[in-house]
Amino acid sequence: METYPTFYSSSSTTPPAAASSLSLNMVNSHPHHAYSNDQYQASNNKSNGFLGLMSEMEVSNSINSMSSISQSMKSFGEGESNTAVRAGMKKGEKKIRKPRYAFQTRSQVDILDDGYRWRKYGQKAVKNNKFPRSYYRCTHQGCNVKKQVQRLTKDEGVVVTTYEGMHSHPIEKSTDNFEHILTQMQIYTSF
DNA sequence: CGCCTTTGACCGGCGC
DNA sequence: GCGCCGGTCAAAGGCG
Repeated sequence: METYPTFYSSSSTTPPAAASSLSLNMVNSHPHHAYSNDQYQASNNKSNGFLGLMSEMEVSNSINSMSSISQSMKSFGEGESNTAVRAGMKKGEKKIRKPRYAFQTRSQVDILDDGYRWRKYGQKAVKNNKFPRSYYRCTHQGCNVKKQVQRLTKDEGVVVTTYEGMHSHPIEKSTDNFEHILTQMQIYTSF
């Protein structure tokens, strides 16, 4: 993979390297950074100055599932809601659309290492976008957290990462691959 | 050898 | 019902 030293965060409050490993906490403690349904239905169009994320989403109209996140944000902390979706649920039950949390990052690299181990399980072309979207799943056993990464055609320096679910386990790359992390952090901070 | 990508097929939901 | 679309599966191959 090409590793370029550029890594900016478009968000004002989340520093790059930290954002990765802190994404979980960030979601918890700073709901205004999270993409919740509340926000979605509250602000259809105008609003919250969400870093223009919303408008970007509208531009690439492809994340249509975003619009279907009109369920409860309560299932937020559960992360189990995933399993319900895929596992056999009774026919009476409605599908639970888990909340997703998207944030965009200005980066040359698609692979933003957030400390978890991800296995890619799909890649699809995105309409109105020349770049494909990649689907990843957390490889930790029993952890069904997913994320998808996509780049904007409009501004190919921007990478949108959408997380789905919550990790119910600690970050795997700790002491084991710590050198790896250090290497990457050096890359990210080498400016 | 184990873990990961790649890639086309497949599936379920939705609009027509 | 049909076709499109977003999302997922799984076989095959790559790589350290």
